[in-house]
Amino acid sequence: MRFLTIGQLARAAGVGVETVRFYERRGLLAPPPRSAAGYRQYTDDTVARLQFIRRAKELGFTLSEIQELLALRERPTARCAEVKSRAEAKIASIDQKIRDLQRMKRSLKKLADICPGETVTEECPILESLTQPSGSATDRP
Amino acid sequence: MRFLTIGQLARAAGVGVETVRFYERRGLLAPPPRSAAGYRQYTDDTVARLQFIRRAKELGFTLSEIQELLALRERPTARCAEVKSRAEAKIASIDQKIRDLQRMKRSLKKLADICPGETVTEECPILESLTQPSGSATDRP
DNA sequence: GTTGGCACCGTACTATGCTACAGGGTCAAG
DNA sequence: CTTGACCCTGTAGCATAGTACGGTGCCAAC
Repeated sequence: MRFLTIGQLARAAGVGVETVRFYERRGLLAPPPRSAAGYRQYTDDTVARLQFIRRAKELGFTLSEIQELLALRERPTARCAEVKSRAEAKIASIDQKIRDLQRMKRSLKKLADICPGETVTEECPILESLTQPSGSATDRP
Repeated sequence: MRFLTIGQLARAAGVGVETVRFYERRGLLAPPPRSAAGYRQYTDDTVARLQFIRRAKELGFTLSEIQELLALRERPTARCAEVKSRAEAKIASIDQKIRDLQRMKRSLKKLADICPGETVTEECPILESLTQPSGSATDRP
């Protein structure tokens, strides 16, 4: 079994060296064995683990959540339903974020649509709406 | 003209005292005049300004962007089109965020749908997909 | 005249996920 | 045997938007 240095590991996984050390501090990666000189010695397992982290991050999981997923993966008796329910919780929280953003977008769009963009800021309907108590074009349907 | 203390201002605007001082440090609020004892003396203008900030935040503007909007509001000769284009840029960036979240959601949903939730984590399709090189159920349509 | 509630300042801390040093040691090539 | 690329540690900084704290001063009411 050949070992990888931290730099080789990082390149293989497509992350930065500092990121690897950061993940170790955060507990996402176990402290690897060290060479006589104190160099970290990684195996290919860690490349896979880093890729797992990268992909889970792309799906919107936070590092803490990924840590939980990794822990579940390491307990082979853990129920898959646990993983599924985490995925579903994440879907729900993504849905909530989407709804929040859509609400913001609708409000902003209303403001942008009523603004002719041709006057000075003193009469700009967008600024007026932000200035007035509880936005005429924003909150009320 | 009666003055408001920082606490009265904060209550009137629905924010915390520390937030008001933070906004002053950040440059969103001008340093107000002080009493003999060094107490900040605010007027109702600042209540309105804080409410402007609050509403703009609800629309998704960052404090830096709000600072720019406030500056535009204070230059009465500034073109309203400036404000409108900032609103439209914000709409575009919200749209981008929504698209990113929808992509995440689709990928997650695919994984959750193929996972029966009845096996142990060793065979969990979600974990497998995160483990495998470039997710079978995630990236490819 | 003392007590409670505010106000002041500066700094540090929260969470998130890195990124960037400084000041060393190690290793392989030339 | 020196050069350069890499590795080590620990600490500090980025951006965002606050929140908390410690120590002190002010003011109004009782």
